[in-house]
Amino acid sequence: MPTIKDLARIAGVSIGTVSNVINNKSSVTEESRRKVEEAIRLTDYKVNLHARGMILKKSFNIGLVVPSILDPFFPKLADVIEQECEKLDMNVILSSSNYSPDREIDKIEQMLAKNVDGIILIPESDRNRSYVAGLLEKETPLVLLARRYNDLRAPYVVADNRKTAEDGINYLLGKGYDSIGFLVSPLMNTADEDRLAGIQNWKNNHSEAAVSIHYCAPLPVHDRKHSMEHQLSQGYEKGLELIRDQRLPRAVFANNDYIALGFMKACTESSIRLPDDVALLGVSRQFPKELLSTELSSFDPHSEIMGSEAVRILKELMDHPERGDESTHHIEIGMSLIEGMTT
Amino acid sequence: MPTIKDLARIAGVSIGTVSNVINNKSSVTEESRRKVEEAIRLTDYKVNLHARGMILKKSFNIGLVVPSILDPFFPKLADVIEQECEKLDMNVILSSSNYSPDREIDKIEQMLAKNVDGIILIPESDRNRSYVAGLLEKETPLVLLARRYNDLRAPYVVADNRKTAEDGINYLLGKGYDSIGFLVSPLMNTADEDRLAGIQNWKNNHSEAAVSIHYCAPLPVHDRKHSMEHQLSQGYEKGLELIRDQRLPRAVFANNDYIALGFMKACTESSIRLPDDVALLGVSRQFPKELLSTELSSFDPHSEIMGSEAVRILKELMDHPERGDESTHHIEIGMSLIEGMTT
DNA sequence: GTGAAAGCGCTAACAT
DNA sequence: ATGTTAGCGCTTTCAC
Repeated sequence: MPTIKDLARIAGVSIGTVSNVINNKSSVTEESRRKVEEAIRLTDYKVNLHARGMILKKSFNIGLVVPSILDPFFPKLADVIEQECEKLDMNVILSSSNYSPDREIDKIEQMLAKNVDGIILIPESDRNRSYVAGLLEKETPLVLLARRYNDLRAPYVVADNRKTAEDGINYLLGKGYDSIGFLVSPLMNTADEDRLAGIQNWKNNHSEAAVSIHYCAPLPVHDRKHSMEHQLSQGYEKGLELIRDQRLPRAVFANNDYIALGFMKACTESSIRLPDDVALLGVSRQFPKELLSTELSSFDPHSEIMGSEAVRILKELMDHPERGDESTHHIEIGMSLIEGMTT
Repeated sequence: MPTIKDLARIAGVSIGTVSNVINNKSSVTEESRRKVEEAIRLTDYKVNLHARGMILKKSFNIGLVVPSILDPFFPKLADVIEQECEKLDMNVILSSSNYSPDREIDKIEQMLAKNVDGIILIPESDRNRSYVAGLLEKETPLVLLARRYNDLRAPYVVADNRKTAEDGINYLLGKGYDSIGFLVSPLMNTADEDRLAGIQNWKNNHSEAAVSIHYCAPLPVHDRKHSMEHQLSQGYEKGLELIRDQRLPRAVFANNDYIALGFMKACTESSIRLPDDVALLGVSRQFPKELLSTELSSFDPHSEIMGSEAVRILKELMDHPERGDESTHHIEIGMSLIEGMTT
């Protein structure tokens, strides 16, 4: 591998000049620049980022820790993050905590050991709250994505889950569905919690309305890896149960699309028609409509915006560490209802 | 950030000794080791990988370039690769070519500029054949995954697609389905090509058998990003067409699960029963059965094995670059049939 | 077994 | 505008 020393020799200039050319520094003769660039082409030179990083104390890498890479929601975010980072000449080191708090810590520690310039964390739950609190004291900037920690001064980008929950209820009522059942998954993270809180808040303000809450069986803590499958089957089971007991409300609002699709499967099998017999609304649109037999009405979380905002904030923190806990770094992004065939 | 110099001062030993402790080198007194380790704990020391990498000429990162991170097949591989790399104390820099050959080259060049220790590439097609040929001459080891290039001495790990195609036909015939239609997607990569070749080879050897081949409309080259959605809808369209024209064979063997699920949707809508009216078999099992109204029979590609083999080979090439083009680095992994409810 | 010192490739400060 | 040089934090000889 050629070095700037080689370039200097070939171009017949000093290494300082070469460095100036490479970094577009002021004051280099057109002549020198040309010669150096020629040498670069000739030797297929590439900067040694170790050497550069050692001086600049940067790796031009950021770490992304997600709970699972198999749940399609997370790759969507990862995809955007990667693209945004590319624009900033940074790369993404991806790793998955597999829904294990210990692994989550391990992964973050590995990233720190790698001298990443920043970390975007999608927490698998709030079990690592105190560890994350400690992280905030360190110099490597951290942005939480998709889930936040209550009462922790950490920058975050999340969906506006409370509002989405209320919007969903209002939408269904507005459509004329006069009784609504909210199907909620085991509460694993603040996204779920916030949606439930939104529903409960709504109920408190509208005590006359027929809104019921149905809890699915919780996911065993040791097997969150199959969280997606679990929620699909819980939505299914709960659906069968409501149908069997003839307790089906006029509309079902599912806490997320996995539960909704499980519920849909139960309906299909029981010859319950959507939306004629029961309307169905999901949250956090996941699967392409081409995949589903009936396109599900659901809220789109705007993954692209969430991902790019996370990168934007992280970049800002990297450039201005002192602004670490400004409240402008708490962002909630509204979801948009996409009407399918089930409402 | 503390350095080994700090550790040396605190522990009261020399820099060399500290280095020896950190790297578990021979010959360090129990006493010295203890003192250094104490200092490490005290200061929360972390090695500076830039400095280490500069000397060792390693980054302990590998690059993974995939065509898309939204198609669930690729995250599955990425997940395994990440886990395997962790065991080897390496991290994965992920990036997506978004099915663009130019982007694919850009991404690889970026990785090289990052001094990655090796690259795992899932080619988006074979359009970059000559570029990849050039890559093989360089010192950074490269392993192709899931798709190979014909007649290129590049290490690869792929599924045994030809055999899978033949197995599928034999399985369906063995089940008593006496006419088979093979639904093939636009040929975009060697995985698709190999499956088709397997079918054609089988036909050549069994000219009497009723095996027909049906081509779906090709995906526009400029929009491979939505390849998954496209194939779902092509399977659907082709299904509707066969049903309308009453040309439905007794069994349909789809080139992949996306086409198969599209076809399934067409059947459901047309009240065609699976497998009573038509049997359906896919390849490269993608979605959890909890998601599907009817569990699809399909071949499991063993992503875990493919991913871990790719890492194993890459590691071997990193340790023994001279073995670059041994034929042991051409691996084809058999798929396993998972019987669902559609055959 | 341990310490001293060279040097990896680069940037930045300084001298010219 | 260009050249010279110190030094980033580490590993690795090579004396001792």
